[in-house]
Amino acid sequence: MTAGTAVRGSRARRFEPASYERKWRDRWEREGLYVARDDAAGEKHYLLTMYPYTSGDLHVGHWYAVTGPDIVARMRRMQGYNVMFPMGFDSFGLPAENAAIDRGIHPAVWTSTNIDRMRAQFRTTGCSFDWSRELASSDPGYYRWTQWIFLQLYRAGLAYRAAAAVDWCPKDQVVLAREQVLGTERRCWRCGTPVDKRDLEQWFFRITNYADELLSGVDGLDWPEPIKLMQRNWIGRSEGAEIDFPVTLPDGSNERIRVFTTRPDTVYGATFMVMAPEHPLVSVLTAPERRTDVEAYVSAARRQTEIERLSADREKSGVSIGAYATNPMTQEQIPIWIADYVLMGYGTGAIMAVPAHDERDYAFARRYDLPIRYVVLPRGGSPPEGEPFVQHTADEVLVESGEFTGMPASEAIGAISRQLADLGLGGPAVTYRLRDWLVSRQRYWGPPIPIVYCNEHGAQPVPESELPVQLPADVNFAPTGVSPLQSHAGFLRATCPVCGASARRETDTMDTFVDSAWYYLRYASPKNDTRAWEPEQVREWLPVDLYTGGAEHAVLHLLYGRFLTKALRDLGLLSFDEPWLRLRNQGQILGADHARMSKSRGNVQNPDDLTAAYGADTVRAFLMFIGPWDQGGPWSPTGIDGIHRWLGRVWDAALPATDGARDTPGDEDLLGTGDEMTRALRRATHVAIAGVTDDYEGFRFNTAIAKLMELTNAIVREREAGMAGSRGYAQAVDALLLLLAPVAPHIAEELWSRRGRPYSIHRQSWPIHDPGLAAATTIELPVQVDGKLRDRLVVTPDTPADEIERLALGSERVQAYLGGRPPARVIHVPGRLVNVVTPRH
RNA sequence: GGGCGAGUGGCGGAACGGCAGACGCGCCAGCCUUAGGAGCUGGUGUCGCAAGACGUGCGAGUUCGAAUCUCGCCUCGCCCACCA
Repeated sequence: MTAGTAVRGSRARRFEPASYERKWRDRWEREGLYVARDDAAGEKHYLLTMYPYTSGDLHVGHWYAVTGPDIVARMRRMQGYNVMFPMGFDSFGLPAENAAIDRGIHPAVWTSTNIDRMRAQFRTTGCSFDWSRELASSDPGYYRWTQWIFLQLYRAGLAYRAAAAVDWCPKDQVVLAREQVLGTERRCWRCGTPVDKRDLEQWFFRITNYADELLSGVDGLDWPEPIKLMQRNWIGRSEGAEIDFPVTLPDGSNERIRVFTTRPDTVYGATFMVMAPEHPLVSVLTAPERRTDVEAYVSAARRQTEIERLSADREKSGVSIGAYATNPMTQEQIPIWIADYVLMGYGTGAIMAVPAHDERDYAFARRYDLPIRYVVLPRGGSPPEGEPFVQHTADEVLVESGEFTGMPASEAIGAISRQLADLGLGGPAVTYRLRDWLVSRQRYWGPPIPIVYCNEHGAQPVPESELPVQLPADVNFAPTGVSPLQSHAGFLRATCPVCGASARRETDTMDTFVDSAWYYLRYASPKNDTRAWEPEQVREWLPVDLYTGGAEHAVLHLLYGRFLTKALRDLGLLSFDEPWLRLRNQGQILGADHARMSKSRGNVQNPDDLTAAYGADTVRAFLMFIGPWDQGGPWSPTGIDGIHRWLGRVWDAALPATDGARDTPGDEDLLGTGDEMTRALRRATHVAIAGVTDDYEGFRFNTAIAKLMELTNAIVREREAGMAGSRGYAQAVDALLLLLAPVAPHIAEELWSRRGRPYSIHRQSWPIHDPGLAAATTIELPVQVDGKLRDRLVVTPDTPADEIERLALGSERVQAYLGGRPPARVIHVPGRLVNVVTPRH
């Protein structure tokens, strides 16, 4: 503060956020106030919010997502933690490539322009990000290590290549991305030809190896329960048995078809068998006279999307292949069918159909007139009419099941599994819904998979010393439907690391989820160019103590990161099991039309106008005040004036008579014990300290702000009572500013400075709550009669229970309801209420 | 179809099984102003002049006491959607 500003008087004393917000942000940035230091004192606290996709502009949803964790980060620093709160950009992905195709802007240019704009916009939020650790996943200095991780997984057998079905245009002879297949007729976006499925070699990560640990590890995480449940369901563990059904091939040799079932107790009711159309034994087993029908069905099934195939209420369809398998328990010959309701990707790709005890098998059997045999029934019960018996109660027994007849179904599951195992025809088994992670993308804007193909030596990993495999800049983005890398001669040219012969480079790039599966590790040592992360710094900072982001990442991203952590741990590269110990989801801010914000809907809310009009603090506080942070809701600026008025009242209450003149007492004792406050103010202050701290920790920012408003109102009342010059008043204002600093960092700093307090408020200690000072001197106790409020008692907190009950019964209102009779009961919850129960009750 | 949430004033929303509606918006009245879409003060769940009665989607139940717990139903949202 110069003398000049003070002389100019009233104008400089007005509440005008624009006059100071930028000033403080620049100073915090210049002085590195939020730069996390490896060697700083205090317990480490790694707070991370999901890095955003580089879509272009920040909207209110970004502000909303980021302000919550910023409040917690700021409080943690003031509480003495050594906080790391980094930010970066998820900058690979399809929209960048589409911008190149549609508008001729190179993805790298589009991306870096957007990053620059978003970084500048993030700065206007006043968030305390450590920008010295910024990263972008499309930076070669980053994706080099994404490729390195791929190689580690490859060497460990956790990355492998296998055929997988992709959409294929038979006319253009190209692979299509999901969104390039249009309409329910599934036509190529370029030529309109109906697309086909084609099996192509693709790269996978073997996440299924970790299915069990990913499932059990969920239990120990401090995550929202719905997210944990979604992870469990996604992994989808099923216990049951695998059972082999012997078949004789046309050439006379013997083969077995293995099925998975959760109901081995129903094996005696398996009257036919269904295989997925893609099952490898289908073509071998199909009888010559059935071949035409079978091939037609298989190719029709291939054309459908998974979604169509699995869509609900669709009538079951299938064809018989004219072959038979042996039910291993009944020794019956049962017909084999193929049907698209059996999925190649789950279990073994074949099922034993038990129409009596499965809805789907039942529907299929009815349609194709296949036998239905009930083998499990309630004890003494009879088969239901016109429906399968799928219910699992405690008291069911097997019928028509050979030696197992009469056995309770719950026992039979284990008994039959064991007998099958003894016979060498299967046994107990566990299956997961989770599939391996397909990481190949036939796209340009992603990290190239570091593999080359040699005619002699096949697929070979690129030596680590040659990383990164750089994306070439000079590529043609004409919309051919093929990855531009496939037509780039210089990129394709490679040498075999084994023999040195010329080789062809892999043109697939990696899914962007691979980038985001490890970025939280990179922040610990973001500048390191000799390794992906520095073990010592990872040991210091990881795992992440608190992770925040949208619930839309409940399964994919959050599962991939957990998988990668475990895989890298097993390679000896990390020493912890879970990357994110505590997770909190923010709700989604919808457009004013209650729909998800999107450019195409035109309902995207850009907060720049609001920020210009009210300042960043008001926008932050408003967003945090509108409701529970994890709930979100439709956007409406209604009520932002109320927040602005509140900050204006804080301004008026905290502004000293003369700026920076230290004419308010208390500077040597910022909060003190509050001894000199009036009772009411002291109590209000300590109640606020306790409540606001607790609310911030629990992500209840809306109620925290309500409590800050209440403290403000108490302070204003004090001022109206003429206490503004007192030490107690100054102490209360200081406490308010300290509690406010995480939500509204600029105004807190400005007022702190004008009050002559030492820079920076964001480096001060967090106020300590004193329960003794928060306690009330008198309490008002509701008195109920039969649960209805009838009177109130005003007593001191230490009034003995019998005295309170005597007072309650003595109340005129209570006596009126009792009508002279003695009460049937008196319920006294100390400190809460007294409830008098009348006799008739 | 299955799973998980959520239904509270005109609005956003508060409320360890214990005073329903904190805090704010809006609205009403008053004050101050040449003026105000500024500021300040007070009021504001519904019905009622009042005493009072009734009130947390609907219906039951548990309890001295239920927005909160249990069961059934209705509505909305999200997730998974033929997973054997």
